[in-house]
Amino acid sequence: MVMNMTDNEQKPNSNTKKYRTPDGVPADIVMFTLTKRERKTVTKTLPIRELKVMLIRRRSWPCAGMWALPGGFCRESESIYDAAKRELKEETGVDGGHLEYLGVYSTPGRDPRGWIISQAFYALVEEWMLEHRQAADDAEEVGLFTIEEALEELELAFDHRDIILDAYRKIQHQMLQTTIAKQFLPEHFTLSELYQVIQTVVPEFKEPNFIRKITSTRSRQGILEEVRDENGKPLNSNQYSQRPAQLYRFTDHAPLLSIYT
Amino acid sequence: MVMNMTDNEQKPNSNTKKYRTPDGVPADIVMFTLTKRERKTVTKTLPIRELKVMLIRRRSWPCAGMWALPGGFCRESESIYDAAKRELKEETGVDGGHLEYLGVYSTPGRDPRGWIISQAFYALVEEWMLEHRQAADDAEEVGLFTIEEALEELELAFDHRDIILDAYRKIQHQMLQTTIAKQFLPEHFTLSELYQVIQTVVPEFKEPNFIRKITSTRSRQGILEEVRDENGKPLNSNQYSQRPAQLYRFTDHAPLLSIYT
DNA sequence: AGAATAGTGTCTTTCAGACAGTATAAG
DNA sequence: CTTATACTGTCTGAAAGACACTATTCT
Repeated sequence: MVMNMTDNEQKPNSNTKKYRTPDGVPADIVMFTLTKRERKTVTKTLPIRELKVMLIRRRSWPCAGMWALPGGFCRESESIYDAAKRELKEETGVDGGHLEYLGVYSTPGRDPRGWIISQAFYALVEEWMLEHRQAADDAEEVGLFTIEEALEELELAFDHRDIILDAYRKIQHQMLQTTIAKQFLPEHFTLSELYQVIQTVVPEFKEPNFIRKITSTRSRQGILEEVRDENGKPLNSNQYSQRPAQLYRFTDHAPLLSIYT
Repeated sequence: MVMNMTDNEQKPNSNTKKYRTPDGVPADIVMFTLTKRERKTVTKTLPIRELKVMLIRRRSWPCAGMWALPGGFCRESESIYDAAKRELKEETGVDGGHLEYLGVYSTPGRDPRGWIISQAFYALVEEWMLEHRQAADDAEEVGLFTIEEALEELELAFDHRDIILDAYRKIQHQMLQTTIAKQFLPEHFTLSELYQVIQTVVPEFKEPNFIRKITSTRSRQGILEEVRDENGKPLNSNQYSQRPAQLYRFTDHAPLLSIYT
């Protein structure tokens, strides 16, 4: 590589080693999934949903025995995002899933192995994608935890608690302001399902007239649309209820909100 | 440093150099400022405001002669955020200013000097803070450009065009959804000033009944409050208008928006 | 008086929020 | 017939949006 070190602003150091360089830049991924568990009741009902995080128990130094985020070091030939995508695929065996950048974690001393600058991502995957991992990789213990368990009961490696907390806040924010809810729903869904998904991720979200508001206010038009068959007849589902409910899908429109209007 | 490389997930490399490590992790800063220019009219009026970006013309390889974001390499003893803060202070000579993380830029080959992973920030500073830089540093040419100039007319170094574009989008988003407008305003301001600041950053923002909405709708209560003197009498300003206008200040409350409610 | 900016009155349409009532289907 | 979920009717008060009108000050 040609080097010319007269620039007084940015001094790289790959050959001269005049300056210390980082020992590695891993991509760590907070992998969220929404589990679905049948409720054993007499009548049809929505399943119980829970937001969970996948963690891996470390087997070696440092932080041996503690739970950590899956991750891997970035290579020179790829971008950080590509590294995260590769890692996500390695963990799930699948290409799918929503992957988004979260932030950088670089506090000095955060990793005893050296100067390690973590780039954090979060992913939304489906539950079955994680079963692959649990089966395939016998080398490591894999666990699915609720956020509360992960944040309060587990011993977490490095600063991974901070990362998980930041990811949790971000996903809550995004759940209310973007249409990522679609990542947790089938193509067609009922409004009760949507409401449940939102509430699972953001328990504070309460909206007594949810169905009414979605269906009848003009400013919400365009986020969702009714699903109809070829003849234009509305499509229903009674999978989770006695009375069939109208099915909806997301459009690709998401409104831009403002605190001033 | 003790090293134990049995972990098959994360392999650092500071001593063994078995793996290639990055050649440097700089913090690059998109420094925005809102310039104020008096309009030469007969009557009192609001000044002309413009959103500008500070850039530095590079003097040496690589990208010599091109305009680039100010930035500097992170040291092992500091976090990325601290590096950005240090850089901001070096550029302005002042500790103040709003500094926020933007994202990571790591496309392979983005910097001909090697494997350089940029961490981008954006800062909101006041115009006078930049004058310091222009005077003090005779070594480098400093320029203030509008976003349009920066994005369309200038030859920009590395992938700094992408970074500036991302920063611009983010600041527009933040202007509508948070109260960063306060970074561009004095402690006390009139609603016309606020409206002008928002429109300067987000030209699409149009709100004919702006004053009415801010002052009379309950959901906006709490973002702003009227400024009053010790006796509880409303404080006015006629700095920019014939008729005195009520002064406001931001509270520290910012509402959380949702596309569903 | 005229100009320029700050704000108010008023009217219509839409939305929010509450809560009772009806609709559809399963057991 | 009961129960459980999915809606709809209806009413009140708040907010949006438009536009004419008044208010305060400077020249």
